[in-house]
Amino acid sequence: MEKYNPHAIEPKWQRFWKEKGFMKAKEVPGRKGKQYVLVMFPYPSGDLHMGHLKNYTMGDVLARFRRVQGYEVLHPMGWDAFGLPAENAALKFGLHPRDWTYENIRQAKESLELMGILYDWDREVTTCEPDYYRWNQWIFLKMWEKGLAYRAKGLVNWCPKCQTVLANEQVVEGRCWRHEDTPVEKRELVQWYLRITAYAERLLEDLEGLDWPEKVKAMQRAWIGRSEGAEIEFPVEGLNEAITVFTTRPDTLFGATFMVLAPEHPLTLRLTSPERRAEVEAYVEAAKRKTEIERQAEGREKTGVFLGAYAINPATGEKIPIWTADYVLFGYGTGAIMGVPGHDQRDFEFAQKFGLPIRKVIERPGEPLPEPLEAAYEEPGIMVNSGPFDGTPSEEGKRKVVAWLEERGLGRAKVTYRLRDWLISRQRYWGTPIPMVHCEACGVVPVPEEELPVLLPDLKDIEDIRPKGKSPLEAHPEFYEITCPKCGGPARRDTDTMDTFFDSSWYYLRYTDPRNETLPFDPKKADFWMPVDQYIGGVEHAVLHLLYSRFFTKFLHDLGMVKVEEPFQGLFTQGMVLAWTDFGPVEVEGDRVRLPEPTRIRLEIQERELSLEEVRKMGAELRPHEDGTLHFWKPAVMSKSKGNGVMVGPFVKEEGADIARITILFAAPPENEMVWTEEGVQGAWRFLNRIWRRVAEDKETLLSVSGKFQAEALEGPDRELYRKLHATLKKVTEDLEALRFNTAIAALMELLNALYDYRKVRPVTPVYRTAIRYYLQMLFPFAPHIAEELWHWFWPDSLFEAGWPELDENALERGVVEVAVQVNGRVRGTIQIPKDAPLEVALAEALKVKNVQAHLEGKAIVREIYVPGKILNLVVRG
RNA sequence: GCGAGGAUGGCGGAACCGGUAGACGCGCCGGACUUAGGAUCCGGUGGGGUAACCCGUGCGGGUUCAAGUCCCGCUCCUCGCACCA
Repeated sequence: MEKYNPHAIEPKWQRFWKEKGFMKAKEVPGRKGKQYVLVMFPYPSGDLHMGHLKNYTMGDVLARFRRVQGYEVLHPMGWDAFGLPAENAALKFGLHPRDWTYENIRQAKESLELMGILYDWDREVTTCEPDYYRWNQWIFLKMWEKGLAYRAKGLVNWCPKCQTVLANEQVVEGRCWRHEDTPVEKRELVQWYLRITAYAERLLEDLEGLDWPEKVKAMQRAWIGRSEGAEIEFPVEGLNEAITVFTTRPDTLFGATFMVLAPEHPLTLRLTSPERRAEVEAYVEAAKRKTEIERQAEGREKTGVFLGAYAINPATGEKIPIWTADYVLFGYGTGAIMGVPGHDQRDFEFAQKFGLPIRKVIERPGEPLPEPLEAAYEEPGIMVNSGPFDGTPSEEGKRKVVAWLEERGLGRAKVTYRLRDWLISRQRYWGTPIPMVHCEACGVVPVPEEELPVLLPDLKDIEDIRPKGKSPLEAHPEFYEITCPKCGGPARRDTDTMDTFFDSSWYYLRYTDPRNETLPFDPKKADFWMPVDQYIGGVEHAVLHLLYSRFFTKFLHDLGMVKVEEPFQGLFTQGMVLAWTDFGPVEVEGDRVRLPEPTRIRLEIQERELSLEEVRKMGAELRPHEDGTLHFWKPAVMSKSKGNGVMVGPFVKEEGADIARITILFAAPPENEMVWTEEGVQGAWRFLNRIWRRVAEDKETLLSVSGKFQAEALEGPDRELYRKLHATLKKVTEDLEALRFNTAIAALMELLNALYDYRKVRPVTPVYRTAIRYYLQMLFPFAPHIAEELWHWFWPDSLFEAGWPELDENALERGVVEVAVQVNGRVRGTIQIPKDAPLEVALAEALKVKNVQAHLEGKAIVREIYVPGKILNLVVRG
């Protein structure tokens, strides 16, 4: 008997599939329509490990499944090739970013092919190619035309490590998303923005219809941060000027006893009285210098200074002091608030600290609030001390106060969003040049469409690429010195490049028509494929890439380029791949585990000492090292820096692609983390080897037996095998539709066990031959090489052409079923009865069971609950 | 603090609409066969008990003939957000 040898078969079938072009996508619907299966494209990094491959394996399984099911499938791949990784590598290795990028692409492609992952490579997209990025520039110009791209001066986030500005979405807890240890600085700069806020409402509303994880939708909702309230004008005393505030509680207007401006607010310094100037200026300066981190570190203790100016509460006519304080954020609402200490805890703390009056204007129903108030009362209630509104329920009061303000021209209903416009300028080399020209005479002028692309100059000297705090292109007059497209006078190109998230915001549309030279894509082709039916990727893009892409799709929809308004109908966020990792030596004394400094630092924990129990609870182990000491081992995310990645090339050469695929898919549900282990690999090997042996042992007889039989005529083990076969088919089909790969494989393992059991009692029969046939069809998406190999022993053509077996619902019916018999809700035995046997039959059978008899003895049955095919519960008394 | 999700054997994890908890795999225990292979095959494996039986899905209540599943109240864990007016 031939032995299972992955190396002997895998390259063969990989070549075969490639030659046949099974995954080439055409704009012609299949029998069941189309499916667009997409995995987030990677930035090109060199040698790939299994952590990188989980995504693509899942996508490949789904794409193959949809293909054999009868869909026309688009399963493309490309490279998010612009951006910092390439630049940083260039600076580190002295390579040109382009060379580094293309070498990595070559290596990554090789790894993907080794794993048997198939794409329509004719549609490969590489974002650093002019063919691609010229359409970035085209889209940018369209946005400019529509007023959605604009240049503005503002306080921006600057990463000193990246030497560039960042978008709000790229700042995590005040730090650069790429440099967790680097607080971002604030700088006042003129930059390019995209008006994503114009789409805030649609971005929020349309989340509703998406088949996305609730977690991701919640994150987007929170990021957009819709808030309903009112804008209210507070006239400044003695000046023809008003401060506009945003509030969600107009019902508390009568309780506004002071105002607070953000330190950055333009009115802050203007309103300051001469005698207060020094103090206020010092406060504003200090606030500007502080990073978000420093502000956080100082806790929530309120600080602020009085401007020496007053405003008029439009409701009460009272004179109220104006302060500045850094608890009011310039970036939200209007950057100014009315202080209502009675009903906002932050204002309460501020008022208490600075001795400002606290007034109750909402009364708690039922139990009146203590006076003076001990804390702000933020719940709804009844308006008091509010003139004409006294007695009004606060919710109703919100509307009434707004109406009252609107009549007098003092305010209006207003919806505010937390979402900010997207800052897309970057002061880096490796990106898309912004297609704009600055002319002394004409101002900002767009590059005419027909002159696109604005090519990124090929800087040969690595030193020219190095970030310098301004765009490297600013040192290259041959790039920026041009004539104005409008007046022909001397002008200067914009030297900034685009955020790489611009590139990835529409690449899925380019896949639908990747070689188009007149448009980013043909709307007809995009409409054929869009939306992406299943998008697979990491949750780290929940608000970055996924929000930007939704914005782009809506914009392109409005432009008439594509019918859909949402790009990704289904989203799946996969869990990471971990591996057992050596974190270094420890010293054990009794129950105490001491962590030497290097070990502690690698683990990123505070404690210098742990108990054995704590080590266990962390999911960690102490393992003997070769030098006789004990080392601290724990599963950790595979990464180059930890050196714990199982590399694709060596693994496939040693073990095989199908084994890798099964290991990844079976170890855990795909949304969970999985730990890659040697035992898991062993299990995958055993499973595939058992399949191989089952088929190989029967090879000769399978070749001589026909697969024809009458399903209705089957009996005994034949009938049972037939039932199990179709039950498995149903399960595997449903699980694949829902991306439950682990349970689908478990079902295939069960069926395999059933095939072994069957052959112990029966020869090779037509129903068995059919079971083998279906088995290989079902195995194909998961372990395609072994499936294709075994298939070809008996059938010509490819499993790609064999389709997906058809379910026989009748096969699922069991004639006789096992029913559990309970007495007072506890299982006391089981009976074998016809599926739809009446209660009398079930009861008669149940009474024959000894153990049931024992539990009925001396007692009276007061009730029988019978669910045919499931359970018989006898309720007894006595 | 707010939001989302979770807690089931030694481990990863199953369990449709409330109906035999622990599928499948790993690990472990015992055995067979040894053409020593990455072996393979057979049996066992939630806990306690000689057994009958009892207990068991984070904790405490409840609904129900019947609860991992539904309801109420907690604890803990993971993730996200967090002075957002």
